[in-house]
Amino acid sequence: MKQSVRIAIADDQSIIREGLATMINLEGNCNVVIRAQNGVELIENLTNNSVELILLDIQMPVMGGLDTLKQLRKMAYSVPVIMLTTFADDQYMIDAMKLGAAGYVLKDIEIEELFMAMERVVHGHMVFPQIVQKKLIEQLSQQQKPEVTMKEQLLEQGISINSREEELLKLIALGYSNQRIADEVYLSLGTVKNYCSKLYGKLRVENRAELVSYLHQLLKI
Amino acid sequence: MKQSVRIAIADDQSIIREGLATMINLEGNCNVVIRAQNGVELIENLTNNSVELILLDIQMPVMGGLDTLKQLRKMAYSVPVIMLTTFADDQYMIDAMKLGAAGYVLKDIEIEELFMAMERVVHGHMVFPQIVQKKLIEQLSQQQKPEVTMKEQLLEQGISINSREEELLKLIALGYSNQRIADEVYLSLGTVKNYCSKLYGKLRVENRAELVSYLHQLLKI
DNA sequence: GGAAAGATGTGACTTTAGTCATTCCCTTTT
DNA sequence: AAAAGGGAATGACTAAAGTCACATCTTTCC
Repeated sequence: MKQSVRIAIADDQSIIREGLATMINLEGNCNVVIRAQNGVELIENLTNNSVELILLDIQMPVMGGLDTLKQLRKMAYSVPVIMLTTFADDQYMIDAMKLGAAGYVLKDIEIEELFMAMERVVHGHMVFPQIVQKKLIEQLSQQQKPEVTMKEQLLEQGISINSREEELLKLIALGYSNQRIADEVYLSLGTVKNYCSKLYGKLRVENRAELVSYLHQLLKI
Repeated sequence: MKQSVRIAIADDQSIIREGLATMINLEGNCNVVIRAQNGVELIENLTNNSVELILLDIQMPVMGGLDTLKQLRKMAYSVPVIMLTTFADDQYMIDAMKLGAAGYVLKDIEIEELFMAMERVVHGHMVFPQIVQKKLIEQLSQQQKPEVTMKEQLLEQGISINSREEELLKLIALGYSNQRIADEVYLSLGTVKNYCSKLYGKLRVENRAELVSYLHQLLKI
């Protein structure tokens, strides 16, 4: 690295934290100015010391790396962050990337590799394991949805419905008329009406339109 | 590059397309096997030829680079793609990244830089201009929403409504009854009914519930 | 076996939604 | 000033939604 870079390290394992700090300081053009045991400590210290790079352990008590990162983003703190971890967990990496981490480095790499990653990140690049790119594409192309059933969603609201009611709710949410629903599920018109009445009570709405609106809001469909 | 890499180039400017192809082929361990003038041509050729890397111009007629990229993702085509463009447009870069592009390279760079980017991308890395990281963080932290009015959304569907109709639509979408709407906007019950009828015709729905469903789907509210 | 609970159906009824032709009023246009 | 047009209202009507009490049948449970 060309210039002296002020660095913050947050890791609960003192061997790693102090070992890293020592090596980084010895490297000559770097300077570890903050050593924190967790995210809270890191953020407290950041208010008094400016740094150009943060090394952030993911597994920490009190406030983990991802939560810390999220907090930093909320504070509109734009210093690049390299996540440090023992585990090459895909989802961690992707979450870190989505939270705007600049890099993701495994703890078992050679110190020279870490220095290279740090140098690249300080210069504005991103350094992620190759696997992340592939996983990210998968996630983006799948546009994965949580896939929660209407029944489960309503249960979260303290409303329990049986499968027949769920079936009818789906059709009501589509804007179907009672007659059309009756034809669709082979029930009599009267029965469909009865179910509607019961559902209005359960879901605490006054009429069909309100129910449709409520369902769409709840289910984001 | 260590091994021979099969490459596809899509660019409507023949000077760039053929020039790049020639230089890449001369480089020794690369082989341009597809040369396309646009996205459609590229995708057609990909079905017959497998490649390990795609160079994709953003500005192309018939099917632009981003649309092509989107299409490739839909086809679950996972070959890394480097976007080529004359312009360092932030939004283009971010869109490209979100669509899973592996790299984004400006056309005015030195050929050696392109080769370096290609090598990194083939090995699974991402190569984006530094600015992207920052912009991406901004976008993720803002969670910016487009903020489009109902009127505009409907206009995109070829449906034009006046402000009174928009006002009523909003209330209908909330599940309000005609009487409640009438009270809310100081119109007579009959007038509200008349508006409803007119709107059902305009929005091509049969009844109130269907309208509510349609509006929620369209507006994602 | 018999009670209880749940699913479905019926009929009669009230309320709301939806349609349509027509009128009134106000503003803009010619 | 007359015509044209849009917004709002009215009344009369039909269709659909919604309520409710009650009946029927099956399954479940003690």
